Amino acid sequence: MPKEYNPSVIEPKWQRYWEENKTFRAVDFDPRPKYYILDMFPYPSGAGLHVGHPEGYTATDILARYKRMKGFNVLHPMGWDAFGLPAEQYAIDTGTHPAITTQRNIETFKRQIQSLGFSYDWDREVNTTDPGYYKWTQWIFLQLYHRGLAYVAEVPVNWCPALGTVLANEEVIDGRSERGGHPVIRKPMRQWMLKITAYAERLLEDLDLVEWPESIKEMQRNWIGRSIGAEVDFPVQGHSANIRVFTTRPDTLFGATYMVLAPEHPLVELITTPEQRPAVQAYQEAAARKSDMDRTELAKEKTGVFTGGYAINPVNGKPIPIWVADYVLVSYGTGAIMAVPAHDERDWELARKFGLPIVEVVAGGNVEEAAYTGNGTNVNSANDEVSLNGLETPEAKEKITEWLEAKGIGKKAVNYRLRDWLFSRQRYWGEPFPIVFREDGTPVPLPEEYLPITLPEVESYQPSGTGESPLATIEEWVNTTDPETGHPARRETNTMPQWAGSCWYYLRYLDPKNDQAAWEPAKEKYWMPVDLYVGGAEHAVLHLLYARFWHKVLFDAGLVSTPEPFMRLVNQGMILGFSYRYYTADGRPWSYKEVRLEGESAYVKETGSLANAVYVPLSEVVWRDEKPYHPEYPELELEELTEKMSKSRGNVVNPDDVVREHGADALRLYEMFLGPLEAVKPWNTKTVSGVSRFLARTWRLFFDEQGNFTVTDDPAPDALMRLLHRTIKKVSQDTEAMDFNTAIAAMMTFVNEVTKSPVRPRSVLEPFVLLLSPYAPHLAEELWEALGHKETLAYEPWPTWDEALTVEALITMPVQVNGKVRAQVEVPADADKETVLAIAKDHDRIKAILENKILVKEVVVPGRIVNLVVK
RNA sequence: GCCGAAGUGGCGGAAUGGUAGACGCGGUGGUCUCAAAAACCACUGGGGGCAACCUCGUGCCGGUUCGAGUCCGGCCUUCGGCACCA
Repeated sequence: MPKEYNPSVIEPKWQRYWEENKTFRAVDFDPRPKYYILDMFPYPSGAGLHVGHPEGYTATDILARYKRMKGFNVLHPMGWDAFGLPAEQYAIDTGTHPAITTQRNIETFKRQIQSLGFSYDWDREVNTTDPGYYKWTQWIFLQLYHRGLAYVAEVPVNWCPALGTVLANEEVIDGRSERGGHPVIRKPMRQWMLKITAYAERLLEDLDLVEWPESIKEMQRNWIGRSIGAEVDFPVQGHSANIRVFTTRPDTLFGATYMVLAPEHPLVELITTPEQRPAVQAYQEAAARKSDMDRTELAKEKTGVFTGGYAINPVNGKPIPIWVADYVLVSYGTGAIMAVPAHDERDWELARKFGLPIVEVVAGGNVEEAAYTGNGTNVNSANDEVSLNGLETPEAKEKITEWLEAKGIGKKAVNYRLRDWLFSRQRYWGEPFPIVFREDGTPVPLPEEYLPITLPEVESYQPSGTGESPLATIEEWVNTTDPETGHPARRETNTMPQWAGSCWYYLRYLDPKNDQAAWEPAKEKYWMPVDLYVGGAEHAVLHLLYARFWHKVLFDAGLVSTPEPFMRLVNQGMILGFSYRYYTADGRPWSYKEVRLEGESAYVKETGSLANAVYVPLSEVVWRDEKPYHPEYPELELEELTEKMSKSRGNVVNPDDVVREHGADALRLYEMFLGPLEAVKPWNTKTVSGVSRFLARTWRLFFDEQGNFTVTDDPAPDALMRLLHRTIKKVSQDTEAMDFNTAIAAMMTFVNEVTKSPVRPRSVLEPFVLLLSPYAPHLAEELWEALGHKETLAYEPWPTWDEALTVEALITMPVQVNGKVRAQVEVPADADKETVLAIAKDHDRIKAILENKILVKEVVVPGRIVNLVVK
C-alpha cells in the first residue's frame, strides 16, 4: 500500500475497474425503481472541456451514485451534440472534413470526461452526427411533416452576408450574429418552418406539470407571450377590404383615431393613394433595408408615412387615416393595429409627431401630457347601440367584445408572441431533410425505408453564396428521382439546425443501438420521464421549449407515454474566471485607474483618447503585495474582473491541469464545494488545495506514515458514534437536496474530529467511506478495498442514521436578556421549560443582570433559546 | 422599461424567525526540522478593555416580533433574460 494519498495511481485503477466490469450499466426492465438522470450533452468543441462542464456533470454523478446506493436502477448516459457551425467553419478554413474534426473532438472530450470518474453507462453513448442517429432525427421530422407541422414558406429571414447563411432569431443579438458579431439584414428566402405555435397553449399550460425553477418557467411563459384581447375588422373606405387588427384593449376602441400597417402588410399596396405612393414606397424600401438593429436603434424616434387611405372606425363610423410605420411588426398579431394615442405610448408618440388627434376614452391620466395606459373608467365611449361610459376597464372590455361579436365585426382572440420555428440552415454540417422537390416545386416526403439521407462528400464547404448550402453544388446528390412517380426531382439542400438532434437525444439513450425503430416503446414506458435534468441556464428557453414541443408531437402520435419529457430541472450556475486588464491609447499603456468608462467604451482621463482594453492571461500576471501587475510594465497595476471564461480573456481553466495536480476527486469536490450548485461563482484554482488536503487527511485516517493500515475492530467511543450518525444524517439530507457544498463541509468536520481521536474504529470509518463515495469515488473505492471488500461499493446500501444518536444528552443553550445573549447554560436535552428557566436564572451573570430589574416576560424555546425580557 | 435572481468577514460561502460568520482559502503565532517544504496545533469581523467582558455589525430606510441575515412595505446596486409584441 502506498504511504501517501496518490490520486494519479488510484484514479486510473478504478476507472479501469469500472469500465471492465461495466459497473454502471443501466438494466432495462429491472424490477428496482428506475431513476433517469440526464445531463445536457455537450457540443464537443476543439477547445476541449473547461471547468464549467464538470460542474453539472459532477452534480448529476453524485446523485446517480447516491441513488444507486439507495436501491434505484439508475440510467445516467452521455453523448455528443456534434452538428454545428464551429466544425464547419474549421472545414472552410482548413478543408478538413467536419466528421474528422468532430471525431477528434469527441475523443478529447470523452477522454477528459472519463478522467473525472463519472458513472456513465458508456454503452448508451449517442452522437447526433452518426447516420444511425440522424436517420431517426429525419424520421421524427417526417412525423412532424405528416402531421402538418412542417411547411415551406417564403419568409423574411435573418441573412448574414458575412457568414453566408441565415440565422435563427435567437442567433441574432442586437442585430448582429451571435457568432462573430457580423451585421444581419432581413431577406425573404424559402425556408422550412415548424408550427410550434400550434402547441403554444399546451406548452404554456403544461409548465404546471413540471418541477422546474420558477424563474425558468417564467422565462418560457414570457417567451410564449400569451395575451388575450379581441380581433376587430375595420372596413377600408372606398374598397371592399377589411383591415383586421388584434388589440388587448378593445375597451379603447372609441379612442382609435388612426390605423397603422406594418410596412410589409399586403394591404398597403391597395390602400395607398397615387399621391402618397412615392412616399410610401420609399418608406417600405428603407424599412426592408434596415437590419433589426437599425430598426431598434431608431426606435427612439417614431417614423411613419400616411397612405392617403382611410378606414372606418366600426364603433362610431368615423373615417380614420391609415398610416404605415415600422413600429408595427408584420410578424405579430395581424400586422396591423388600431392606434389609440390617448392610451398607448407608441401611438401617442406618433400622434404627437404628426399632429394626429388624441381622444381620451379612459379617465385616470392627462392625455395631453402622456398616454394613460392604466385601467380606469370609460368616457366618450358610446354610440346608438352600446355605451361603455362609466364602466371599469375589465367590464368595458367584456361589453364591447360581446357587441362586436353580435355585430359580426370582431371576436375575442388570444395571441402569442411565440413565432413558428425557422427550421432550416444553409449549411453542410447538419441533418439533410428527407424531402425532394418535384419539378413543379411540390415537396415530396421520402418514405421511411430511404432513411437515412446521408451527407455527400463535397469539395468545398464554402457556402454557395447565393444563400444555398454547399450541398446545392453537388449535382449527383441533388438530382434524384421522385420515389412515387420516378420523375426527376431535386433534393432539399437546406439542412436542419443544431437544435434538431438535441430535441430527442434523451429518448435515443433508452435504446441507442436499435436500427429498426428510434426506440422500443416498452423501454420508453419503463424509463421515461427523465427524473432529473441538469444543465446551463443558457438553454432555459430555446432548447427546452423545442424539446418539449417535439415531445408533445410524439405524445400525440402515441410514440411516447408522457406529456412532458423532463420532470425536474436544475440549472447549474455559470463558473466565472478572474481576468486582468489594462488599456492602451496613443501608443502607450494606461492603468484602469487612468481611464473612465462610458458604456462599452473607455477614455483616457487625461487626454480623452479612446482606449482599448487589453487582457493579460492569468498565467502571466505578476503578483506584488497581493495586487496584480503587468509582466513587462512593473508599475502597471491591472484591473481584476470576474467574467465568463473565454479564450480572449485569458481566464480559462483547463480541468486537465487540475486533475494532474490534485486529482479527479479533488476537482469533483472543489466544483461542488465552491458554493450552491445554482449560483454563479468565480473559480479560484488556488483554493483547490483545501479539498485536496481534506482527501489526504481522509487517507491518513486509514494509513499511518509508514503506510500501515490503522483501522481496528475495536468498539467505537460514544462520541465518535454520535458524530458518525450526525454526519450520516446531514450528508444524506444535503445530498438528496443537492446541497453538495454543505454535505462536503459536514464530511470535513467529521474527518477533522476523527483525526483528533486516537482510535480508528471500523464501525465508524466504514460507513463514512460510503458517504464519501458519491463525491470522491476513486478514493472511496480504494479505501473500501483496503477495508477488505472484494466488490465495488457502488451498490452497497447507503448508510442509515439512528435519530437517537444524533442528539446529545446535555445541550448548551444561550440565554438572552432583552434579545442579547448574556450567558450559556448546560441543560438536559429533554428538560422542560421550568427546569430550563430555573437553570438560566441561577446563572451568575444572569443573576447580576436581573438585579433591580422587573422581569416582564420569559420566553423558552426548548432546545433552542431562553429570552428574558426585563424593564 | 418589463420579468427573474442575488447583495453576509480580506476571499468562496454557512445559518427550520432563536448564539451571525459552519466549512474552506488567505493571514498570524507555535510544534517538528540544521533549514525549508509538507504535516500538525492555536488564534483570526470592526472598535474598546490587562482581563472578565462591553459595543457596533448581514446593501439603504421604515415596520412586525420577546427575538429579523431570514417575514412585510419602500428604495439602491449587481447579474441573467426579454424588449416597439398592439
